[in-house]
Amino acid sequence: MKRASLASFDCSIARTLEVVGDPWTLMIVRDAIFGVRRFDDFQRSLGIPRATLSKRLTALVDDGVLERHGYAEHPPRHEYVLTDKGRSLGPVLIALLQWGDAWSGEQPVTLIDSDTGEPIAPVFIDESSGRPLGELRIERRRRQPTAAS
Amino acid sequence: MKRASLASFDCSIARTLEVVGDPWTLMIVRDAIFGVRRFDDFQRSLGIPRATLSKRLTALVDDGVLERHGYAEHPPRHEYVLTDKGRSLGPVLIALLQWGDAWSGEQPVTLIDSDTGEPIAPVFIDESSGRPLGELRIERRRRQPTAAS
DNA sequence: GATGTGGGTTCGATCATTGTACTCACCGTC
DNA sequence: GACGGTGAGTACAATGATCGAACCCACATC
Repeated sequence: MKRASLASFDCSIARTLEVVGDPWTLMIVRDAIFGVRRFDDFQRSLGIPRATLSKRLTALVDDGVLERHGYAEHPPRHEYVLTDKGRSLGPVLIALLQWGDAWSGEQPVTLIDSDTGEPIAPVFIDESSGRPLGELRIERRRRQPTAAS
Repeated sequence: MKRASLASFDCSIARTLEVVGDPWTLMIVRDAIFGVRRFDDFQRSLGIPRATLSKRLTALVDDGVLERHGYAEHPPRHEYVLTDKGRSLGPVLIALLQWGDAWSGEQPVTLIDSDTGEPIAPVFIDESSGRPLGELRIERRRRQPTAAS
């Protein structure tokens, strides 16, 4: 009983969830984006069991979200840094953060522009028309059934 | 060992993952956004075990993401429809979809504007400055430590 | 009266996660 | 040079969670 059989869906959402659908995985990526790199720092920050962390980190490395860099030879030490692929999960985290802010009843977390110090309010817009997605009715178009399968 | 103890984090991302961090949950929300409402339709669409689906649906109802509406009395039948809270998970799904499109190597799914038929390219921008988030360096500011803990 | 359908529940088997404890190699330090 | 600390894991048993398959019930239909 493998956990989720999402891999077989012809769906980008499913493919993404196959990688980051785990409860801990996005928390690890969150920490990585905020600068955490070392095993024990992840462990302390999240309170995740070490065995689970170990599994998740290797899975993330396998999936190309993190890269393992050695920074010491003889007691082999490494740190886990985000790849471009990993960094591009930023929008996912922002979307999650905004939903949590909107519905949790807790005080929202403010994102600020490091350069100006101004708060940031991220919105999804359609790049071509400039209109916020909330105003649009959206459908998805299956990819062209060009050929077999 | 309860699965994840994310609830204790003072973090909107963690709070959101507590609700939708499960591998199946976002797939159910995805289906719901695409119009699925009935138990068996979810089941067939996802291939999820019925017991798991049952648990997820009641959890989503408890969390206010779905509402259960009865549409027949005597054999009690209901359907699950998204609340506003549920519909506002749209950006999360779009972010996941875009990441999957960008990195899966598969043909991307095109989103189209139902009114114009034009493809949509969603981007996150900062609402006040209008600049795409990719151009900004972002920090989070903890909420004010106004009072105790 | 047999079969189908919608919306589940029950079952045993397997899998994953958890907490705790342990390893191994080094480093500082008394 | 023995003693403890740190970093990065493994090993372990116990406890959940998830799995596939089967079952249930009340109707509807053939």
